[in-house]
Amino acid sequence: MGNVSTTSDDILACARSLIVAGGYNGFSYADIADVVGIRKASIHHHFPSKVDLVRTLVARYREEAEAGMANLELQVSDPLEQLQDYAGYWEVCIADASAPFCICALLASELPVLPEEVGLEVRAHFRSLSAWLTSVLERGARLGRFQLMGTPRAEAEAFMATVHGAMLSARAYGDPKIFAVVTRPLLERLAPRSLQIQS
Amino acid sequence: MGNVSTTSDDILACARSLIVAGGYNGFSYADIADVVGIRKASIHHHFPSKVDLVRTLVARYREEAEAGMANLELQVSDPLEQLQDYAGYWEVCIADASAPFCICALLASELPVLPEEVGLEVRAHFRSLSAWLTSVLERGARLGRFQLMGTPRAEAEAFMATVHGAMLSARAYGDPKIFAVVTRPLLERLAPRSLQIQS
DNA sequence: CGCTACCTACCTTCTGGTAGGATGGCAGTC
DNA sequence: GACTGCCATCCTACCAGAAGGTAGGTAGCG
Repeated sequence: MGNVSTTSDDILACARSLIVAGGYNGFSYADIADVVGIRKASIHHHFPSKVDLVRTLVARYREEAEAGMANLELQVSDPLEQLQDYAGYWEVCIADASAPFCICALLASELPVLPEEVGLEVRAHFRSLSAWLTSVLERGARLGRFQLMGTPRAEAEAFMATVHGAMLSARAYGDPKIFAVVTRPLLERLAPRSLQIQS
Repeated sequence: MGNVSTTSDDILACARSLIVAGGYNGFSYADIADVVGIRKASIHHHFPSKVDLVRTLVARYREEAEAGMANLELQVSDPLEQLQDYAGYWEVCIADASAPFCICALLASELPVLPEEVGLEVRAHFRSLSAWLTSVLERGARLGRFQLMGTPRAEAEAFMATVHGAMLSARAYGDPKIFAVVTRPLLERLAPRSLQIQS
């Protein structure tokens, strides 16, 4: 299982953290070269253009997200717990500053100036995340686990929007705790109190 | 009252729409020069540096926002209506694509790479908006107009985050309607149904 | 006269990207 | 095992254009 971190992986990881910090136009090949300890031109060997790099990066991010959702479907049966785990994942990422922002959420804010190929990947993530949340909420409602005020789809969009907004607020305030302040009540509201299980 | 649009105002207006589209690093003096019909160097006469330009821009934006909140305090007595008007303002901006994003929300996403002076203005907007929303929710709760599940502060943060996230989703889906889909139920949930007034 | 607004011309640094060469490992084959 | 060709990786050196910004000048106006 030796995953010995290839250069190309290093480049992707570095680019990811740079994008999390400042978006598509917030970093350059020179920045990556400095961090990875390689020459600028060598990056072009792995990723001919910046668009190639970022498209690959977002595609991989999407795969990971997709895998994460699939994993929650397999490992966790309770819909409320699935949402708690999803929110909890980000809570940790933000708290330890390891990846304090969803790169697709960040890139979406720059969508109008994004290369089209990158934009397509970003939009696809929104659709896929929304679809999963919708299915979780729909199942939770069917099981009587959730008390929805609108359609599962509408609640899913609201949930996603609130999580993204909470990331933004945590960044604006420079305070990771604000993420939980916003998302915790979101989960509490979905499930009737009598059915709550503290994890 | 003849506000005959000075060049400096044109520059600010142009920069604003460029920032709305792509953030701080998403535009250049050359872009502004093209649109305003002026030479690059002439922009430096009005705003010596890019930081000056954007700081001024955000400061003015904050003044407008502050004025908008003050106006809602004067013109609208009902707390629910105040929030409806606030959300409705953005609903229109997004629908007609005149300014489909709050520049402070957008800039906040790039905070780590923003010049410090700009970052300070952006953070200040978050604090001021949050404070106003808190006061509205607090008053609404006192008047029995709102049924809050958490503290006014926590509900205010959740409200703000959801509005920001809804802007992001509207952009990601390329569909203005999603903003209302997310924010309308947000308002409906705050006020007990018996007290709702359809505007 | 002095000031504002704008200009042309220029500078430096950074940008993404290219050309072409050195190194080194790995297959094939004699 | 030695020789050979090939390919992946990384390099130096370079490029054109865009970035933000400066120097210095001109036109108009109170």
